[in-house]
Amino acid sequence: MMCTNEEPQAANQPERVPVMKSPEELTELFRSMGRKVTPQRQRIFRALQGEDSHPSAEWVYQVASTDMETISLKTVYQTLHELAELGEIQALDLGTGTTRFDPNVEISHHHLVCRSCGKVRDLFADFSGLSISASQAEGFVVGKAEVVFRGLCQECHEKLPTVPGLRPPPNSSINSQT
Amino acid sequence: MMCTNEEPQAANQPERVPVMKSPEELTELFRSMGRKVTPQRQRIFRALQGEDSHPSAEWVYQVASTDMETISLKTVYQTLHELAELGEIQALDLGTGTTRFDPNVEISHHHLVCRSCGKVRDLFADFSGLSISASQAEGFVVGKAEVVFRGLCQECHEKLPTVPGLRPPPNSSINSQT
DNA sequence: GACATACAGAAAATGATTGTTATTTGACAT
DNA sequence: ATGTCAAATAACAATCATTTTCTGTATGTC
Ligand SMILES: [Mn+2]
Ligand SMILES: [Mn+2]
Ligand SMILES: [Zn+2]
Ligand SMILES: [Zn+2]
Repeated sequence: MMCTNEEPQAANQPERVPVMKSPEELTELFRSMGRKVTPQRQRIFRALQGEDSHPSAEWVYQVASTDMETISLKTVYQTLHELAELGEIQALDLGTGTTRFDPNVEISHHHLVCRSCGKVRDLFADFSGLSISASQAEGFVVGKAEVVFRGLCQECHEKLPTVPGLRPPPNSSINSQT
Repeated sequence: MMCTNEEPQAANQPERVPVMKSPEELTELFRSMGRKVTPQRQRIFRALQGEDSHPSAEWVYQVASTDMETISLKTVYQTLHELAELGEIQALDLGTGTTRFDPNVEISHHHLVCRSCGKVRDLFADFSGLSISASQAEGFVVGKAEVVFRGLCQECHEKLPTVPGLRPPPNSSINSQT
């Protein structure tokens, strides 16, 4: 694997292509899979629509709670996991302390993670060329490679400009806006 | 960034180069930083020597406990965090459920993570060429790129050969052997 | 030896997530 | 409309890794 400092393939196309199924489509899918479609599930489906902030379960819960006071965090977790099982979203552990859920499951993409506020941004770059040699693998059967770029989002970079070596503040409550 | 399917630069050199400071060096360092060097700290220093299994705090505790019955898990956590603060080890969240500590902090390296047993292996490959364009970064100030290859270690691959889509078993107690 | 730290140990708090279970509710048939 | 029944829900307890707080004791450092 040889890497030179040029642009990744297919880097420029701002192809926010196949986001996620609509609440209607998800409803249909759930029913076809023998699952029931409840108001809370529909609310969760809606909350995920067009969301590219890689929300946590807690974030989804907060959003849904605003107009559905009774929904429980447990139900949110459960439904998110079901969506993940069905392949409609993916659960990501990006080292931010909480599992983040990504509606974008179709196209191969990677992530920029702010080490200060935990914000996650998509990076549509093709690193599919990444691989390791058999000698390096030494029996390890490799699936996919995940690339995480760690750094500071614009806001955090402006706030904490010249203070190096500081510990990132304990992830304050909900951190999943873009 | 252009990636072709050749070997990564500097992939073959089995350069397990700069591992971690010796217990003596760490002792000196701790003293120079105004910290005290206690037997339990020295025991922890020793436990980390030459360790490339990315142990968890619990693992270090178990090891140290064998010949120091009184050491407490709390002290292990504390000392590991101190070592991390001093930059002598790094704390990794690789999605295995527990924080893993890596004595290897010097050379840029990446990781193979077994999605079945949580085993972590070093991958000494130079992916430093990985970068993103300013247009992609959009204000995000990128630090380093981490590449995680997920797959199955040899043992797990032999055990669970044809069963796809199974959930990894809940991390059983200590999982940090290589 | 004096002094400042570090230690153990207990206990409890934490935060994310999951298990339990009695009750409710969708989906579908009567 | 009503009934049926498995699936879903809400409330609550529990788990797990980790941190925090406290307190009396032990031990490096000078
Ligand atoms: Mn994403
Ligand atoms: Mn490593
Ligand atoms: Zn930020
Ligand atoms: Zn394994």
